[in-house]
Amino acid sequence: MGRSPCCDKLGLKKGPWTPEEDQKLLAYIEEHGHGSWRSLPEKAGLHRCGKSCRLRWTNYLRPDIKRGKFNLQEEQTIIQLHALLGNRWSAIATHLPKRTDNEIKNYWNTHLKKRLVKMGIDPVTHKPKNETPLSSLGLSKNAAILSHTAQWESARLEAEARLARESKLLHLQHYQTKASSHHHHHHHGFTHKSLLTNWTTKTNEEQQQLESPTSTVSFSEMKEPIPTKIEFVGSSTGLSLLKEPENDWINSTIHEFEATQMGEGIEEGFTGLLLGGDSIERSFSGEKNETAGESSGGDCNYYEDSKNYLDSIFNFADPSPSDSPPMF
DNA sequence: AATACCGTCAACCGCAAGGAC
DNA sequence: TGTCCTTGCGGTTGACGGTAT
Repeated sequence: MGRSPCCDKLGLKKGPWTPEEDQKLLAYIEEHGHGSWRSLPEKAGLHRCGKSCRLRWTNYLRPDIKRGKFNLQEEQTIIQLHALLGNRWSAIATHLPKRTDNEIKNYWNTHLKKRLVKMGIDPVTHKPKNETPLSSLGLSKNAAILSHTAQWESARLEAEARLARESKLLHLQHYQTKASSHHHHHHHGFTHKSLLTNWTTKTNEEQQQLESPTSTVSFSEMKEPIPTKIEFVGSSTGLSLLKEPENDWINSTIHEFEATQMGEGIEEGFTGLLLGGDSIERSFSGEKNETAGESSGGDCNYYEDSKNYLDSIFNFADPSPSDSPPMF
């Protein structure tokens, strides 16, 4: 496993990018695509290393990036995905397609983590630091449900991340072929979100054959692996990539999706649930007006906030009445 | 007004995965 | 099969601006 030679010795520039450098990089990529990042700087006339160029492009210059303040839905999505995935920012970023992993990571570290701590919630485990007051709410049962669901969600998110990467690849190919001067980042005709919806549907149908996956998912409270027919490749950091048969299945799902033309705009399923549920809208009720200050309600609201936060998580994990079909 | 402190975020660093040869 | 190279990822740093003292 070799490592790229450090660009230091070449006397390449480091630090903040100038508008001129941005312009050079943008112009080059618009014209040629990025190709090999290593060779790009020289071709583009930049005294930077390829790594720096790639970072500048992916985190700042890319045209499909939404910048600025995160809205409430985005915050909730990040928190809930973090509860499931931990610090796997790139996977989380696939659910916020216009946000970069770097931006999400920064926002978590500077805003959300602190907010959770303030509410008395451990930002690592996403559990109340003092379980006693909340245990009376019957959360232990829900926590088990959450753990169980987390395994499924993690598996699905893995695949979604893969699909998103494929989508990005298609996007890059678009640049490289430079078919036209205008583009749309969903030009390939479907979104990974809607694709995932299809998967969710499929998973419902097949759940009787496929038990919950065994994984070393990084969800912190996962203690007892559940026997399964689906195999995952283990990794030290948690759940890793699906083995090939599963990829085949995903690919067939893609084809099926294309064939049936389920169409864009279907935003139900997991993502829709994250963004749409009333229970989720209720969460963080103490922060409806964010500019009013994070602790405007004072300490007495912490408990209520914690409860709302947990409600949103658990409703997300198990939104259906007991006699309804399982979510996955 | 000066400066110490704090929060934010762009950018860097080092590691690991995976492909090419 | 082993090595090299490229890319992606997550953790960390440091510059900068705002606020408190």
